[in-house]
Amino acid sequence: MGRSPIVSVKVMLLTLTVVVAVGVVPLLVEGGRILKEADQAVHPQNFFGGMGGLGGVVPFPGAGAGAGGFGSTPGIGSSVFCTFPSLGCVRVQPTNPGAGAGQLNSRSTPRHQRRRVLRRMTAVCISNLIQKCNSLSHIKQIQSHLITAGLFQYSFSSHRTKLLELTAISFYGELSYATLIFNYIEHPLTNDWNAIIRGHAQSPTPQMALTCFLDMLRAPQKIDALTCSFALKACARALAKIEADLIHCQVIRSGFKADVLLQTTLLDVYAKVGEFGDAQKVFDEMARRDIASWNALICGMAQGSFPNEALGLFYRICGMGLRANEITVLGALSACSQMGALKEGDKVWGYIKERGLDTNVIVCNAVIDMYGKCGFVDKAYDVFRNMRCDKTIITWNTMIMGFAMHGHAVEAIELLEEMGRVGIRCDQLSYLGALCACNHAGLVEEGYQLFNSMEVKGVTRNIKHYGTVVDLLGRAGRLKEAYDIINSMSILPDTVLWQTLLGACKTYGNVEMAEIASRRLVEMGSDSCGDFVLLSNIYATFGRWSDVGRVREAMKIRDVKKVPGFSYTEVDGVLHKFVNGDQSHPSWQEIYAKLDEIMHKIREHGYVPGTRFVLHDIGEEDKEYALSYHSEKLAVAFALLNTSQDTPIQVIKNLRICVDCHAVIKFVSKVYNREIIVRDRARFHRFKEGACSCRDYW
DNA sequence: CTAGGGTTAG
Repeated sequence: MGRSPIVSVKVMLLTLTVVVAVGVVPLLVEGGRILKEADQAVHPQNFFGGMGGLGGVVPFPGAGAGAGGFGSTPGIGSSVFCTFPSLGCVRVQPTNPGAGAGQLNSRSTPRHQRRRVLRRMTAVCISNLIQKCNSLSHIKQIQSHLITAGLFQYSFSSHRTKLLELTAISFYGELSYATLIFNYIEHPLTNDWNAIIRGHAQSPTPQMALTCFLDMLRAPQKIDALTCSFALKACARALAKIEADLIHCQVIRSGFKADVLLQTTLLDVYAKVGEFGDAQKVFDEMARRDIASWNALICGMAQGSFPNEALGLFYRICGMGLRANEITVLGALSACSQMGALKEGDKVWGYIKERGLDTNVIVCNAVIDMYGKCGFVDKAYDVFRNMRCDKTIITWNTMIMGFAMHGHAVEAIELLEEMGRVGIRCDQLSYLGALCACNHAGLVEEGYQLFNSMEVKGVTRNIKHYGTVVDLLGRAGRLKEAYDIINSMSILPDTVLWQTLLGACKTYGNVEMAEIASRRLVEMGSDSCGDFVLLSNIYATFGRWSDVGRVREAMKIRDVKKVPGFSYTEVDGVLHKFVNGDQSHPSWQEIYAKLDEIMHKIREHGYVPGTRFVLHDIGEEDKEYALSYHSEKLAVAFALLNTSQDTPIQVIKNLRICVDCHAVIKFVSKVYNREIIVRDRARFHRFKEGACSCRDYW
């Protein structure tokens, strides 16, 4: 650097005085109090603007006051020193207290050595100060000190970086301020870049991290493994596939391929952006894998709707003798919940207890959720009551939600009340759970009251609360009230809300309101098949065929999307998946024959096909399979063929169960004397002796 | 001296 000798000397002198000040001040400031919490910091512009980039020929902030305020230091004379107004309470301890002052005063010590000692002491003191920072004001004060003392640009760059990091990522920091500071650094080091990229990566705008990453590639400073790691995190959050590939290339080019941690991040990112093939490939090519790498793959698969793969990996780990940890079992549990695989879930729970992982709340929460989603609230409740660790709000909410899914409204409300009694503040989700419970149990008045009491209890209602209460009132036929609620909302209604109302309109044959709801949906650009189907169904019920045709035409023009329905059932640990009218199963002919037999048999017991529900609700090509070959019916037929009389049949469906299937399965439970448990998108249906636990209200 | 994997939702 081309610094003139004069400036260097000045800088050195200043450095020295600061060293003296900060190095010896501990004795002075110990036991002091915070004098000022105000923003004492000086805006960087004020320094850099007037300094011509030379750094630090400006007096310290508070230098004069400091000298007077704390007095001079014995043995050092009347040196100027910096006081850090709001850090006055901080205990600053040099690594070797006592020795410092002695060494400084010793005339026998050569000057250069004295300087080194002083510098080290300053560094240690500033490090200590940085560790004690707990507000932006603190950061700003130390930063401005470094700036005014000329230590910012070059000498104390590691401290500068640390401060930048705090500004960019700590909870009290401020990313915009960090960026401002960063822009004043003449030659940012890799770690400065990393701090900024990391800050952006965890901010609400992760794309910015990628912009920074690209800037950095063009800058002289080289990227390191951490840079890639933070940038990859940003990709995961921004769902940026192409950028992830780009960074992957950089990882290879820069020779970081052997870095296990980085490879794990990479694999995690691929899984999170939905590139499971790439995730698997990264995993396969890893030279070394530890438990975290396995976890990333397992959790990625579980969350990316490959639950059976995830569970398979879990068993592979166990077989290999690798020690699964909390996170591994969380992935496995999530897979079990998705598939409703109770037996597997039981095994995982056994494993958890065996390994003592049940002292982790998050694991316990996941177990409660798993038992709930596998159809066994009682077991969930058992786990809930006998936990070996403290419950969190999520534990309570998960349990309430579990009760809700099974239509156990009384239990859910009791739990909500118990929360209040034991001093846990119910949040939005607690109320949502209880509301859902009322909705599923048909407790209209209770649910409505709960909804109305929320404001009083200081819990803000969100779109999902509105959704639930509109559903609740709509199902009860109180369409006008539901409609009024939508209109009086302080937040903007979304498509789901109008869809809910539309569904209720269909149930109660209210054409006028259905048209209002449909119009809103079209305005909002809905292209979901269900909306059109519902309206078309309502017209059909009233025989308004020309309107039906109009809606169908609109569907064609808009190319509406249809979510394919599918159902799972498990036989001997193997999962069998069926879609509507499925003929891909190896024994499909046998299954269809069984289904025909079923339909024939239940007809003798009084079943009447619910033709009015199919009317026109699907496209022409599906018509022949319309009702009889819905995926849940196929799954039930298959299970009847392949399971023994005494085991309950379990079916999991991704959509809501249709009216006809519901009726059919009720008959099957009676005629074949089997218990059948169906989990649909929203809740559980437990069919037994011709009745369903939802009491036909869903 | 700072890196990777994680629980509830109409």
